[in-house]
Amino acid sequence: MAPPPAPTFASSLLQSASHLANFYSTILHHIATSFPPPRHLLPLRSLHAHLLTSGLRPRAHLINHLIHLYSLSTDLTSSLHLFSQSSPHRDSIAATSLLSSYAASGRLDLATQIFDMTPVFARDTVFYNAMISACARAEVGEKGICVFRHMLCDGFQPDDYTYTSVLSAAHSILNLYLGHCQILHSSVLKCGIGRVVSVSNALISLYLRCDCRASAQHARKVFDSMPERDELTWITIIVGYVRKGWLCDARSAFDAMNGKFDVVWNAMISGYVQSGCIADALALFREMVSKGIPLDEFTYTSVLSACVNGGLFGLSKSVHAHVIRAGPDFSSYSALPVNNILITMYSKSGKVELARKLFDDMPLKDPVSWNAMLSGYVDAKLTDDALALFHRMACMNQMAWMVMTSGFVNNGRAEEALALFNMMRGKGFEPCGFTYAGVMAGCADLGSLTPGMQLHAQVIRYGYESSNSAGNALLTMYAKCGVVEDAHQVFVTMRNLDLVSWNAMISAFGQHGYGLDAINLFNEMLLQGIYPDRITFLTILSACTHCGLVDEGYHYFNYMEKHYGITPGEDHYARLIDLLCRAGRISEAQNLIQSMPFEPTSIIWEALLAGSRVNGDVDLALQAADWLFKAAPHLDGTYILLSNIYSSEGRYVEAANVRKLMRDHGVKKEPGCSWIEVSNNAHSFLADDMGHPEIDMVCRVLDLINAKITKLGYKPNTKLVLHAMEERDKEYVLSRHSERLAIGFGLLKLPVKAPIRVLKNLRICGDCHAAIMVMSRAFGREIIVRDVKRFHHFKDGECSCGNYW
DNA sequence: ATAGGGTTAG
Repeated sequence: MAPPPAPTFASSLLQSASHLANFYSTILHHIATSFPPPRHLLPLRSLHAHLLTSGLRPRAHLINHLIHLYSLSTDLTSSLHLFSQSSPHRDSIAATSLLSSYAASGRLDLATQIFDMTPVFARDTVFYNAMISACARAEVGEKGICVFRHMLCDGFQPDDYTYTSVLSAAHSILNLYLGHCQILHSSVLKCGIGRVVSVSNALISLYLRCDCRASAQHARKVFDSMPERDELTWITIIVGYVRKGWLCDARSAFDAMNGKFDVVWNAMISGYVQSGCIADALALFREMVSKGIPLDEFTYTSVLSACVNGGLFGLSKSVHAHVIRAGPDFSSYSALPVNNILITMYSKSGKVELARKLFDDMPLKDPVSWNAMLSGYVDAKLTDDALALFHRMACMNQMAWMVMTSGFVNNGRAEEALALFNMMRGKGFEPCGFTYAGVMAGCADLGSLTPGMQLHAQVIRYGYESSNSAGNALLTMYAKCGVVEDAHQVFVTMRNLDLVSWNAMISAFGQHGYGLDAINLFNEMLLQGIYPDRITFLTILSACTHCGLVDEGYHYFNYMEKHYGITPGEDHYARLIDLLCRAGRISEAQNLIQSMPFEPTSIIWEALLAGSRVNGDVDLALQAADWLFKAAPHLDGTYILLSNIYSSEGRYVEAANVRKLMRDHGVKKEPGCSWIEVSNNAHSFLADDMGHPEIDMVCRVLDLINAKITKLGYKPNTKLVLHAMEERDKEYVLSRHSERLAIGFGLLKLPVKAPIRVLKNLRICGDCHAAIMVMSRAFGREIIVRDVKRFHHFKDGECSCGNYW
């Protein structure tokens, strides 16, 4: 026998290369088995780096294994990089891993890329299943079903996983109807997998998502025909019933389950919470504890959510103690939702510092944690803290931007909110309907019509027209910017009017002095079968106040309780008192206060005070101020109102004493109060001492105010200033000094809302030229054709605007 | 390597 040939240099090299490759494979296998994800990432990276420097051309299966392991980690970039270089040796396992990792992180676009990059010969059933499930997760059912069809065309045999995913994808089919469900149901039966538990569960879930009542019977039929059920069957049926609002059916199902599966309790508790039945949720939780049923992070999250919704912070603290004692491991991902709701819980109970401590101590955070903390700060009026945290956020999402923009608006920082919104757009984040609603409210605050209209255009372009939150905010924005016609136009074109829309439109009419339109709209609302709420009656009473409709006001005040069982609250009383005082029926107002079923609070006294001042009844105003003082000694407005009455009466020493008292009591003025104070004093000074003041004097005083405000370094708080200015405008308009009024405004450089208010008054006055002048000053070059057209309307043909821009 | 369900931020 010939001896085996001596190894040549080349073959020994080949052999050692093969040894090396085997060596890498072994190490990789070792990493995969001894380091559970995500801890395997570091060793994986060092091995990969070593491999790259070794100069070895790794075999396909080694690359595929690397892709698979990277897919299980957070480093999907490396995985994709390897994957795109691995052609033509791709295997379906690596592709499936990467695809489903992208799906899990919400990137259907990248999952689709992987799908397209994988040739048909490298696919298998599992790969298609993963793609269908990715579509289901991203709620694009049509696409999922399309993939399913391709799978059949390409000759792959679907299995029970396939059908489960297809049924799940069908959830998000647009206008899902019974026919869709039945087609899928029959094809499932044809395949003979109708008895597989997961398929039946998915079918039940699908039927229960259908809008028609008959679909629930089909769901029930599937449920009854099941030879065996698992915990998901019960959860599916309970959740489905809760979603339909059939809480009793959900409970019956829960009782029928007979305590067989512990985790089903969680589904029932969360069903109660979602339906607002906090007491039932807590009762079930107590039963769970007393029966010794094991609690998990889902239980804790639901129960804490119940506590937060019900404002039961004492109880939630003891649940927190329970969590600490027996609860889940805080370093694990599963504990995240518990910690997140704890942040919300502590912020909502006024303990933001505690929430922050919890947040800082959390070893793992997700975007929800950050957003919960941001909302906590924003709700506590700590906008700057929120901003600081926001800038540190690496995982910003559109929710974070929404929290920040609407948070700034709610804290009176609308200009910054608009700036943030623009920044958000610049960074490529797509706003949702709620974000638009928030910034639109900011425009309403500022009275900024032009940005408001730009936002309107965006809302139309991105299809948020049908969003109620955006639509209602849009309506309110137009109303507050003084263009009630446009507000009405939005109202008329909105597809789904809700109670908020009706209330907003009624209020818009009322604010602009169209009391009768408000009342007519209210009647139309009743005719359409919409049930009014306490807000509706507040807006109606306001409308009556603005138009001096005293009898109507009385009527609606009595009507709300008699016909709708809505007991008037102190805010309703305050409106009626305001209405009576402004109509000069002060003794009636006083009697009303006497007859109230509760002790008068500060808003009642404020109403009486404002009403009696308008009527020139100084003694009553002082008396009301005194009562107000007793009711709300902690509010800065109380002191300022009182001192203003004194100064407008020329009783400066007493005014000064009130200020001193304010300082002694440690009450701080809100920045905006200085504005209203200065403005109010100027107003009183002009109106009371001079009767009809000379316009030069007016301008000088306005100048003074401007100088003073600038010196104080305050940004104009539009709402307060406008409130003070409104009365004054009227006076100018009535004294036909419209043109000079325009000049005065030019000097003041107020935010945009002020000129709009003036424009409205000039319109009443019919002075088109002055209006154009105010516009050109106020808007600069921003004047839009639509504005011009609007002002053409009130004096047709009399003005030509060509000279002004 | 893939499926059905319950939790958290507005």
